[in-house]
Order: sequence, then structure tokens, then C-alpha cells
Amino acid sequence: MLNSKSPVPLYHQLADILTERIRSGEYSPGQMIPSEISLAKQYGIGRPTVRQAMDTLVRKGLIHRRRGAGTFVKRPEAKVDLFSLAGTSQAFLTQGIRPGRKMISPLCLKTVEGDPENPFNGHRAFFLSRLTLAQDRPILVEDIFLDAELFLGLDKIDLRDKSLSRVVMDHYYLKPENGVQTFKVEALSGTRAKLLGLTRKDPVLVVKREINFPDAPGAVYSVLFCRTDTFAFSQTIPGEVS
Amino acid sequence: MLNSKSPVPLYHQLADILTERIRSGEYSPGQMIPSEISLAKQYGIGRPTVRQAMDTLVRKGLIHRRRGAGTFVKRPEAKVDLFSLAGTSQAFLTQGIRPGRKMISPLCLKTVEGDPENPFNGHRAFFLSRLTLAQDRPILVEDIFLDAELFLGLDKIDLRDKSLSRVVMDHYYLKPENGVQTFKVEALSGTRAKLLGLTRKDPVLVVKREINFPDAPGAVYSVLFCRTDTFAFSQTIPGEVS
DNA sequence: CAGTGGTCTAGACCACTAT
DNA sequence: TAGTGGTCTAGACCACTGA
Repeated sequence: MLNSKSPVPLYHQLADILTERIRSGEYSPGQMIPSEISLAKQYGIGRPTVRQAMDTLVRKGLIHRRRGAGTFVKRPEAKVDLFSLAGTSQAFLTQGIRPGRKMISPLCLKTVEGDPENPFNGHRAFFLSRLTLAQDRPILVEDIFLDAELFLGLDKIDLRDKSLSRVVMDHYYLKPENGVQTFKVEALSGTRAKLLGLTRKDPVLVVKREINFPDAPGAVYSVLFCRTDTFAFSQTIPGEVS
Repeated sequence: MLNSKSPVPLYHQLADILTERIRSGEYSPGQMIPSEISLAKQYGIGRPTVRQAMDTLVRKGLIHRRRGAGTFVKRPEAKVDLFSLAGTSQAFLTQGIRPGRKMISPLCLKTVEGDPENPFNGHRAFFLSRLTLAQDRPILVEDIFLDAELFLGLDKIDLRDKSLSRVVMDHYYLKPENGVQTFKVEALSGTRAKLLGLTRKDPVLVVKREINFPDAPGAVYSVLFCRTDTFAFSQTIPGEVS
């Protein structure tokens, strides 16, 4: 089941296996999952390695541990965690909602100008803009800027039906280190208002997000324009893991 | 230096020591901190224990590791992380901004009614409302609800000049496990508009936050009404730790 | 090359839970 | 009491960095 020759660490492989079993329902909410010792024996690995795998699931909020009792699958949260670093489509998929997507501006290289808040201001960057719908209603416009040098060749990749964060991970082997986002309430411009089915001057939630990668701070910058009247945007904030 | 008889785990003690050295500037940004092996020898503990301590610092964003090179103190982030679980005053303090506070409704027991989104709806709960100012400008009104049974005796505690999250930690030994918050853009009621120096119907950012404690989900619920025109609200999102 | 962090093992003792 | 998670040790091998 586990491949110790793989470059993927054992604890990561095990974490993936357990995650899949939870997502598929094999381990259902409230149920106890096999103990650390039994998993260690079953897979022929050490208990610390099992713990390391479970640590990641605890941080993701999939399980919780009760000393003396066991480890249990958490009941899934009721809301859409939109503001995580994993990417917007991932946020919807974890809820069983399939978001609709409409490209507004296809990926292109462009020079960013007149936007001092944009870390790419004055430089060339990849740019795309897209609309997200839920249950056929427009809820979100995303402008995304990506570092032109770091993501060299991005315009050669077919992005249709692919998660942008997956492309970044699989093609460039880049995993977000952390991010900073700021929240504002702003009035919409005319063109964006039309896309979201609103009138100009309707206020929306504007989220500006900067994502940092190892040795490449701010390599992705995105601006989200969110309708909040038909859909509640939410996020889960992890606590500290013991 | 470390006390192995203490009920506080060794890795936690070491994490506190290292955190303090970073906060005090003894280890300054960019500087390499002692290697895991040297710390293990110095404190007479195992290397995995040192790693466990450093893991927490990585998750807090205080340090980052570079394989083959060492572990380094990160440069502090530039913005105010308002939407963390640590509490609002903590968010300002880490930036050197001393927020002004004005109590609107002092702590009292009240029965929550007519608010289906409030987890305390139909029950009695502690309630308080306060205004936060930055640089003498109103920026934030907070309504806070706390579980009446869990925080029994809270009304006997002098809350002036104390962080609410500190009181919860120090008096009730409760550490937030995680939280869920939802974001909306809403128009203000007349009374709150006045407090924030706005006119009625001015849209503000409304954040509803539910904080979960071990064995006490949703024991704290708060609603934040935020002006976003004079002050940008931001947060840092941690990535996954390897 | 020596030193670093990344991973992993095979144990150990403890506090706690359920029965 | 048996089984669980929480902590900790003493080692090991590897990939990687920097001199």
C-alpha cells in the first residue's frame, strides 16, 4: 500500500490515503478511525510516522483526537471555505458544490499600470479574469496576476477544466507558503457590475490576496469581487495543534 | 532551563523560550537560530523534541527552515492580522498600534431572541458590545456573546484593561480549537451607524465569527461591523507545514 | 566536505478513557 | 484493566547547502 521508495514521504502517502477514506465516506463522521498503533502495524511503519500523518489531518480539520478514547472523524463544516490558500474551486468542491466558470479575460501577458496596491505594478505579469457561478448565479469575479518569470510557459498550458492551483503545484512544483489578504467594501465599476448582475455603485466585498511561495514572495496576486447577498462567504481558521 | 517535571511539555517550554528570544530581538530577522542538534545538546533533550517545538514556530510564521542551510527568523509581516482567533486587541498590539476601546454595552446576561444565525438564539448568554478606535477614528463595533454556563462567574471578573481572550485563557483554561467566520456586506442600523460615524445605509463589512473550544463548540460568537474606508482589514493565512 | 534540515524507526513511560 | 493518544529518547539514513 505504501511505497517507501517513492519520493513522496510515507507520512504524506498515509495522510492522502486517510483523507481519501474520509472524503469517500469509508470513515464516516463521528466514527473512530483505527488507532495509531494498529495503523502502524498494518502499514509496517513506525507510530511517529502515523502521528505525523494524522497531524496534517488535524490541521486540516478532518479529524480530532481524544486522549484515551481514540481519533474520530469530524463532522464536516456547513459552509464554503472560500478564503483558503488552496484555491477557490477547491473550496467549493469540498462542499459538493460544482462551481460554474466563465473566462472573462483569457490568460495573457500584460504590463500592470496605475495600481499601486498590486505588487506587479509597473511590471509584466500573467493576467486572467474569470467569473464564478454557484447554482447558476454569479457570485464572484476574480482577477489573477502571476509572476511572469516564475511561471514561464504558463501560456502554453491548457488551463481549461483545470484548477489553477493544481497547475501551479503539478507543473511548477510550487506550494504556497502563506498568504496575506485584505478586506474592503467597495463600489463596483460598471463592467464588473454587469458581470455580477448588479447595478453600478452596489457595494461588494473586495478581497486582495497575495500568495507567498518559498523564495518567491508575492508571486501570485488576486483580487476577488464577491456578491454577499445570495451567498455567504466563509472560512475556517485553524487553532494551534497542541 | 527546561523543567521536565513541569506539566507543560518540554517542546512547549522550548517553543516559549525561542518565541521570547525572537520577540525580544535576541534572534533578529534573517538571522539563523541555533541548529536543531545544538539546541538538543544544549538543553539535554532529543532532536525530535526540538523539532516539535520549532514546528509550532513555523506554524506561527515566526521562522522558516531551509534544508541544508539552517533555520531563520522571518521578517515580520507588515499588516494588521485582524481576523485571527487570538482576539482583536492582540491583532493591533502585534503591529504597535494601541487601539482605543469604548464600552457600548457592559457585560450582562441576556436572552438572545430573533437572531436565527446566532447559536445562542433562544438561550441566555453573556453579552457585551464595544467600539474599537485606531488613531482616534472609529473603525469597528464588536458584539460578543459567550456561553453562560461555560463562563460562569465571568460577570464577577474585572474586564477593564484586559484582553478578553486572555481572561478566557487564564481564568477558564480554554484555548480556541478553531473557528468559522462568514463575511457579508450589509447596511448599518441607525444606532451603529452613529457609533461608526457613518450615515444609515452606508455599507460595512460584517463578520460573524463562531469560536469552538474543545468539547464546547460555538461557545463564543461575535459579530464585527467594520469600516473599511479608513482602515484596511487584513489577515495572514498559514500554509501547510511540510 | 561538514553541517543542516527531512524523514523514519523501535522502543519507552505517562495520563486518560471506556468497560 | 486494556487500549488510547501525548510525550520523549537515541539513534539512523538521506538530500541538500555552503565553504
